[in-house]
Amino acid sequence: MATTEFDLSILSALTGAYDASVVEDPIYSFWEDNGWFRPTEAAESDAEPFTVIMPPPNVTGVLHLGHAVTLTIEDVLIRWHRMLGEPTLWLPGLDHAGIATQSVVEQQLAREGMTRHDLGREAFEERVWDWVGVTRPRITAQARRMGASCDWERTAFTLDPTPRDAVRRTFVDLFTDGKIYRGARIINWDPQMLTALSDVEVEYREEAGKLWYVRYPFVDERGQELDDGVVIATTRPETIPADVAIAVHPDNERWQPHLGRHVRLPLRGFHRLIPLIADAGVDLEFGTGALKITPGHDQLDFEIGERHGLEPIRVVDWDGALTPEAGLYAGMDRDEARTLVAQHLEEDGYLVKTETHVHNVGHSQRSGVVVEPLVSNQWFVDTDDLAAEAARVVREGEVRIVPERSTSVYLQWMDNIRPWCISRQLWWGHRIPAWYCTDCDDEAMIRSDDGEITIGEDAHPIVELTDPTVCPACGGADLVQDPDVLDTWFSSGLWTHSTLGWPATTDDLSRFYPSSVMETGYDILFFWVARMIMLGCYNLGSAPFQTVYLHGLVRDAEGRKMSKSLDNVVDPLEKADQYGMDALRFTLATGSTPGNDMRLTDERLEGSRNFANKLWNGAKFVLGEIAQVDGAIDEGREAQGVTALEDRWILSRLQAVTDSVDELLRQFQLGEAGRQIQDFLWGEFFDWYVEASKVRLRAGDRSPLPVLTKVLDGGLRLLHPWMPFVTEAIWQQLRPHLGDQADTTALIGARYPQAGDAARDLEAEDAFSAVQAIVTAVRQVRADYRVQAGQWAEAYVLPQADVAWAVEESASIVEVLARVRPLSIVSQRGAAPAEQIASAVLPAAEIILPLGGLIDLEQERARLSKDLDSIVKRLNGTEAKLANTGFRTKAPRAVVQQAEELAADLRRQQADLESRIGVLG
RNA sequence: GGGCGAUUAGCUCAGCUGGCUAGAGCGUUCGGUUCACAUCCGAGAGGUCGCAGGUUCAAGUCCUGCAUCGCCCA
Repeated sequence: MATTEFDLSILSALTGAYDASVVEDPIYSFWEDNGWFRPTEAAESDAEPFTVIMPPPNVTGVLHLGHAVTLTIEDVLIRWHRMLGEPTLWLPGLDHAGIATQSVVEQQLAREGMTRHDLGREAFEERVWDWVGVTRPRITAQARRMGASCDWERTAFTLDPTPRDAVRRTFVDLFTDGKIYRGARIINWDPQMLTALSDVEVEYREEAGKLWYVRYPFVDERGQELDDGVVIATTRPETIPADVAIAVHPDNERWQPHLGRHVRLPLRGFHRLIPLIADAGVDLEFGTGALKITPGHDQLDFEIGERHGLEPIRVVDWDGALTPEAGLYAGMDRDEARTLVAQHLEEDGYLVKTETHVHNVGHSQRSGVVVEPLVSNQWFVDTDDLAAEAARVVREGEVRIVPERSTSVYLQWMDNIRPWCISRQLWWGHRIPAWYCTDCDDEAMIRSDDGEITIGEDAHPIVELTDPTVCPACGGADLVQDPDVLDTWFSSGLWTHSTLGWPATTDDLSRFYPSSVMETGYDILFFWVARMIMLGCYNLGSAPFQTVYLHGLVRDAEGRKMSKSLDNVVDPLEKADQYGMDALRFTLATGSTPGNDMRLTDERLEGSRNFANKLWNGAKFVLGEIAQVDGAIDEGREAQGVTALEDRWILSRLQAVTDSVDELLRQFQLGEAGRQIQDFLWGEFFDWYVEASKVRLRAGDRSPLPVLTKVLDGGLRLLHPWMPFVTEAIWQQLRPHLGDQADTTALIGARYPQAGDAARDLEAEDAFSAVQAIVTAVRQVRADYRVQAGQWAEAYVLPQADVAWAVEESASIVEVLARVRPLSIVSQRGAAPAEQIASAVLPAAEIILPLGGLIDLEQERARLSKDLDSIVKRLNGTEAKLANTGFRTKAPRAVVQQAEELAADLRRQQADLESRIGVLG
């Protein structure tokens, strides 16, 4: 597939620390130019494809850290599966984001002193398209910088022809099925954006408000006001002009005898009499137990009103001001009217009392203004059946949600779903594919001065797959299209298949639907994931993906949500400029566990950058060593039998990490997997193996080279999904030395190490860890006695019989790493000095350092006593455990045996330490 | 009101299906210009795993309750 070689001369500029800015762009172009982002053709591989459909960013936005997390996690998954040799498709795209985009462009217009109405609908849409032309390349360029290895050739946009067809087809099908309907219902209205919203676009915030207790007086037969009445509590006195009843709970004994009587609206200029009714929807506990019913401006009241045949009255207008129905309060805004109504009630003696009251106020997610519930003609999706199926596929495991706990959140929502309001009074988006006949529906249409049409409730929409030209009822040709557009999430909900060609039957659709993983933030579970499952099941008859992976939010260093108002928004690309993209990716990918939020701090970014630098420099050493050999390093040597202990050890450790990473990735534990790879490369490979290898290399022995090469190669492969740039840049330099092991021209396409690739060598792992413990113990003694860092010290090691061979074999490594020389390995204490020594007792060995004048008997006694204390403490614990018959009979044999061995070991160490201390006198 | 999450070292976080002495990074203390790396190397200090019960031979891990903080839904 790949044809071009990577130009290594680019990297020659890198002499000191790793500089991501030199590497990233050329590496990305190298991948893209060589076609690595395309899935293998079906003809080339019949393996099950791995598919991710990218959550489409808002076309006019900029990439924020949420996108950065999304792109990182998806890229890790994609690169891993690509390296596993599966046909891999990551399909990118952009969302037209109706309300967000429209408001951005409207703000631009406002700066020019215009509104969209000055331009008119068509010109406005053109204006948005122009803007999209500017922003679209910007956002894809940002995703490229992130290293996203998605198939740009398949990039989709929600307003492209195919997604448009998908929207049209879905709308028509649902309408024909009776699952989409139009009607006057109470909806959430945004008085600033002047559009309806769906329930999920309303954010409730607790606010301190007031509760006004208002008395509605009873009237006698002649309509005369009586002294008694019903007191209700309300948070919104300005809606009193829209009251149509007072309701109490049917079990409310106090008011039962009065049901059916009328009270008078206690407001100046009103003489309306409203009935006292009973409804089970009334909360017995709240306020006085009586509720004013305002069907025009409250969801619950609307439902009660419907049950009792009460007509809603609208007193709050589209712009938030009061309507003429509000009498003398008409024209005021909601807050103004509230204050004045309350004042009048008080002056007129109807206000019983006020209380402070904390309540939830709905705000528009987009504009932030207080949402007004009001009755309006809108389009709705009847979601009952769709949700039942969407719940079923999750409940029965056809779709798995990670983390699992989100499943209950999802089901809870699905099981309590309400009709979805899908029409928006916007100009940017998918226009509702419904037409009306101006002849038949003349009475239902209201034309405003500027030619805009409002369609009444009684109009008869014509909904067909192709634009209708004549009215099917009267044959008239004067049709007008519904002016509204669809909720953006309606088209987003089709994203899983509209991007693959649906409603056409395409090869991509049959090959890649359903996708493997839908990865996104938990904050859009309802907005998006839920709708994709509903609509995917409806359109295709099967769930749109196998797994939903939900990641958490990125917060600032103080744990606050990032927001423009707090001015704590972090630009991912700025951080990438500072620390390198690999560092940003690694930080984001390892910063949390699935579904949990994370804090992004410069300290953590710095740590990741340092890791990239460590890798670069460690690799530089390896590359420098193997460069001294012509041609490929014969990794095959390991097949002939690697004999050096440290070689066996590191190769086995590589396999151990590989096994673990394989398992973790399968469980979507991306963070833990990344951390383990880092620990291995830094803490084992560089800190121990590379240092150990220098012993032989400096003696002119090249035998570590195949192992250095092999482990570096394996480590780069493992790490590549998290840190693609630096690993590829190193691997390109390593490749010429790999010979047959270079299975591709680029690391992005190299085979990912897999569990069971090689057998573990537990003997070597155990033996070398004994060597490590000896080195560490010597270093510790040296530090305790302030032996100068560069100073060689004489040392004796008395190893346990079972690891004596390992210590013997690794003697020169112990010498160099612990800086001891001469090193004597002895088989009994008598062979080592007994005076002026520092010693340490380890599970694997005793070590003795004759430090001459540096030795202080008191200090030595204290050191050994401290060790003894902890040994005794552990021994007591272990022996207590072993003395427990329950433990012996019920714990697994291996666990018991382990405890027995530990106890024996501790007893030996105890004895050794006691005799050491005894000798000190 | 219902649901979910968090609570582990000074800070930020790991610790999967219960089983060696609970880990990492940062910070901190001490020591280091060892020819890959001071964006580094070596050594150390630092934790009654929020509290109280329970299950179990065994609990940071499972169950119940409580507390504090946060989120979602109503």
